[in-house]
Amino acid sequence: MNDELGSQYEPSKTESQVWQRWMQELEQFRARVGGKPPEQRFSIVIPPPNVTGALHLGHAINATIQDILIRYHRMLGHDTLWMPGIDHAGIATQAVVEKTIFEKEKKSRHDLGRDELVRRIWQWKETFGNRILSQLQAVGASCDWSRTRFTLDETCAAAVREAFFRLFAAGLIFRGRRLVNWDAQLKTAVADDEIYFETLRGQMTSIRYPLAERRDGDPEYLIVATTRPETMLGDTAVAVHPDDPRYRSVIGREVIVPLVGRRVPIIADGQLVDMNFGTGVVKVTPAHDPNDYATGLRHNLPQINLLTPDGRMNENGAGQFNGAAYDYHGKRFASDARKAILADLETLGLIAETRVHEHDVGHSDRSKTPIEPYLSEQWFVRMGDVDGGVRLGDQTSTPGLAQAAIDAVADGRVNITPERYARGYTDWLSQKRDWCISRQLWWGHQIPVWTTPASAADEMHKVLQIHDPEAQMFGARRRADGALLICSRSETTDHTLKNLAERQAIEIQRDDDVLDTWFSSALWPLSTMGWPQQGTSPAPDDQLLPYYYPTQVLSTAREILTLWVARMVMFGLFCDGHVPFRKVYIHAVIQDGSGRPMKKSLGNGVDPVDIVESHGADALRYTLASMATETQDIRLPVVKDAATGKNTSPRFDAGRHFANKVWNASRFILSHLGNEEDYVGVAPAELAVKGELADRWILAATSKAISDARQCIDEFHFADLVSTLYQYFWGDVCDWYLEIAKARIRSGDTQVRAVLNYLLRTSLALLHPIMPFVTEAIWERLSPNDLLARSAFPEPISIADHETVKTFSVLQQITRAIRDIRSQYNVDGKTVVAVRVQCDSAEMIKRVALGRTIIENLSQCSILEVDAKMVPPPESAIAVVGDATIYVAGVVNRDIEIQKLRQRRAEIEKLMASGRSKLENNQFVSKAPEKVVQGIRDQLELYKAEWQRIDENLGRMLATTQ
RNA sequence: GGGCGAUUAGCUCAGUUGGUUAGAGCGCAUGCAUGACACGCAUGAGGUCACAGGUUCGAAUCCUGUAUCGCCCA
Repeated sequence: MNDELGSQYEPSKTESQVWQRWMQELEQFRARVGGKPPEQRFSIVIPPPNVTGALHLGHAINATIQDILIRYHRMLGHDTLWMPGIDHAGIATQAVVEKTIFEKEKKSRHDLGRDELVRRIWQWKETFGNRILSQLQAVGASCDWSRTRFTLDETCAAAVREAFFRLFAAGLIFRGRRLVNWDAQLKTAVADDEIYFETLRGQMTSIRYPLAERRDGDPEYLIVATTRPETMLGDTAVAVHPDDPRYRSVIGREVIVPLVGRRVPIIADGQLVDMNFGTGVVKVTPAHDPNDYATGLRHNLPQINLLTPDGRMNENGAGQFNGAAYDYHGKRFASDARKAILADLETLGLIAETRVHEHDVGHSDRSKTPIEPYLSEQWFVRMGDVDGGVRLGDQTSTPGLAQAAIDAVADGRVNITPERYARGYTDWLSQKRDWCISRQLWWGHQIPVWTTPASAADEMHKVLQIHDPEAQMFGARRRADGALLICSRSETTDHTLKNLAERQAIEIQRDDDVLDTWFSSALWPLSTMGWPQQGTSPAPDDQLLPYYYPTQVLSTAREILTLWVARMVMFGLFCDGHVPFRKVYIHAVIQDGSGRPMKKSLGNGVDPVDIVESHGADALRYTLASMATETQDIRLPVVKDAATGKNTSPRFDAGRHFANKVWNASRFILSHLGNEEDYVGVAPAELAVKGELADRWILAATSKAISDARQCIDEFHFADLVSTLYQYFWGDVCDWYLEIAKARIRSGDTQVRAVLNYLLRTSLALLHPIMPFVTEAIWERLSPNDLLARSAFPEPISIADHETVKTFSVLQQITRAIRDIRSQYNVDGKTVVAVRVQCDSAEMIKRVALGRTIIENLSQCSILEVDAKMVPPPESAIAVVGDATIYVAGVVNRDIEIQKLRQRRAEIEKLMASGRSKLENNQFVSKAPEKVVQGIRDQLELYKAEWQRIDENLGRMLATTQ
């Protein structure tokens, strides 16, 4: 059977076969809706990756973490659901497809039209959009692949419609004129997180604004400085600091904005103005700057918009000044208009100063063009507190949506790990800033609101009241201009609405905008499980929502804690009344070796798919899990592989080596298991008590590894999990137990085979959540008709037996001491050295006698004598372990031995001095806990014993030297 | 500007509520073709815990400040 196992593990040969077995025999990891109590159900939703994206290390580490959790719980016998899927990623996807179409066909989206563009994006999605899912599968992600969802599919769309309807009906969705980040290239509002900042060399221009009426002592001008002179045409005030003595007299009076000739007030504002910066006078342009916008609200200033959606100066960019007319209408805003304005100001002699100024300019992530703050009509979700409160899905009441989400974390319904991230979550929500949910795009969930013109609003309103008196299908609200806004609940009611309007010959028009992608993402835990229905179909097997919602854990990156996690909590509470997950685990961000984030532009990223190909999925997972500590960043040194030219990291070698170790140790055990009948009745739990010393020891170590591993997973300590299992398997099992077992196997011992069988099965099961492929492949040799993926996770079988553990530890020390001497004297590996052990205590004599064969086999020695009284053998190298002196005969260099003993004696003396000074310190003895003081005393006794051994031997050697 | 984090061996990181000689992997050095594994085995060297103060019988750990780097928010 084992002939087929090569001496090297080759993941590429194994992984696809193992994957096939899982997909077939576990029915694509299909989640069961069974009859388990809630504590035996475990569900996770995957953070849906961007449909345009490819797998990167962030996805890979997160997939590894989630897979460890889900596989562990599956092995605990829990019913598990790991819901996979992808996000339609509105602007990112539309930008990619538009770009491709333009490059190939030189057509814009307007050339194609809305329906055609959307059709093309769907086509693109079907062709390329599932790449990332197969990449996740290559990593071994055991999601329920039979239920893969997409944020734009029918099930998710139904949830979006229902949520929008309920929010609209509750008055939590409204339309408003606000300053948004405008991408003039893509002609849409973009979210804060879709902006990156670039430091540009710009020009700071100081401009003279003449006072409208001069009095005695007045300056002729107030001088304001700006990097965006074109916005001056929209100025509706200039501001000074209220405490600034230079300008106290002009507060409340007026200046004339050059070129447009507008008279605007001089206001005092301590928040906007820093009196130590520049001239201490600031222009205020509420429609074109966020700070000015806020200032405008404080002082009730008019908002004058200058911008057209495609980034040009609108009709407001014109005026009369000093008897001349100026007109910039139609010029490109931050370029042509700016140049013309500066030229005109120059001619008028109104430029006081220009100087080079470096500043950060926001750019759209998608079009790479500068963002303009733009005043426009958008849809918002109200985050703040509302009069009368907000009713949540469980009929309880909360002051507002943001508050509900804050409370959920504050009272522990949602627990965030690492804890420190809870603060960022709460701080962000506490601002309660309304959420702009409309995007001027075509790819996404179109806003389900229709407008009826004011002229027909009354009539339409009546019609709705007749057909839908309980407001179950439609929500209706008047706009300020008298028009009627109608929110329709579903696609079915959309048809009803159209029919009603047609029958009355009323023209209604659907809003063009689509929803922010985060709106559908915020519903992900609910929508994927079929909300507002019980599941994604009426089949009993599909009633996911009552069985698997709320989920247990959400594992994600910190950058979307606010944008995504907070919004899921809000929507979960609003729609359903329950939080969407109990625990949030924030994993670290992987950077390159010098601490820079991995970026395409830097060329420093490692492609996980390359690592799967070169090292295997298990190696990738092992290494990523070993880096999953609670720090916020982890560095992964990146090197270029000379052969392939691809980026990789030496850190993945550790994973490959470990997989290979597991493979070979398993190969060894498999080849010696022999007849199972010989030991099938021998229970490991019994051997843990009655077995040989080494059996008792390894079974105790195994039990400890099992309980440690369980605790590590429960507490999200993935790096600890890896090092615990590494140390256990490579150290305890391979380096010690297998080496001890070899001699016993040769002698035909059946008990050792029973232990080996247990160790192999247990180790494979323990390692399976981290390294599913190699462990499953070996398991197949043990149990061809079974899958490790659905076998039980090990349970501890014994409690630590201190005497066994202590004895074994002494034997290890003696073995190492003899090996050390062999190494120092370059003893050939085959030479058996003669050893004598002099022990003071009966306890030590007993221990050495117990472990005699172990020491002999593992250090190639023959123990001739173990006794309290012994004439120290001449010509021997010496080592001291506790109160035992070990003499290794035949290999000795007196000078080396003397030097070694002296060095060690000096070391011990230092330690003894430190211990003594502590014990002589009354403060220490009286204040330190008794346990600590006693510990020092015991330690000191041990030092004394060792010192004495060394001193005696040293004295003797010095005596014989002469 | 506000908040958070990091600084421990050449590199990447652990280090539980302060307590016996600060650990691991990689790398390095030396030896080894040992019937599972050279992706291996054995042994070893390597640290003023960023710096300066303080609290304490006792500090990598707690407090204050400084420096450097990074992240988030404005």
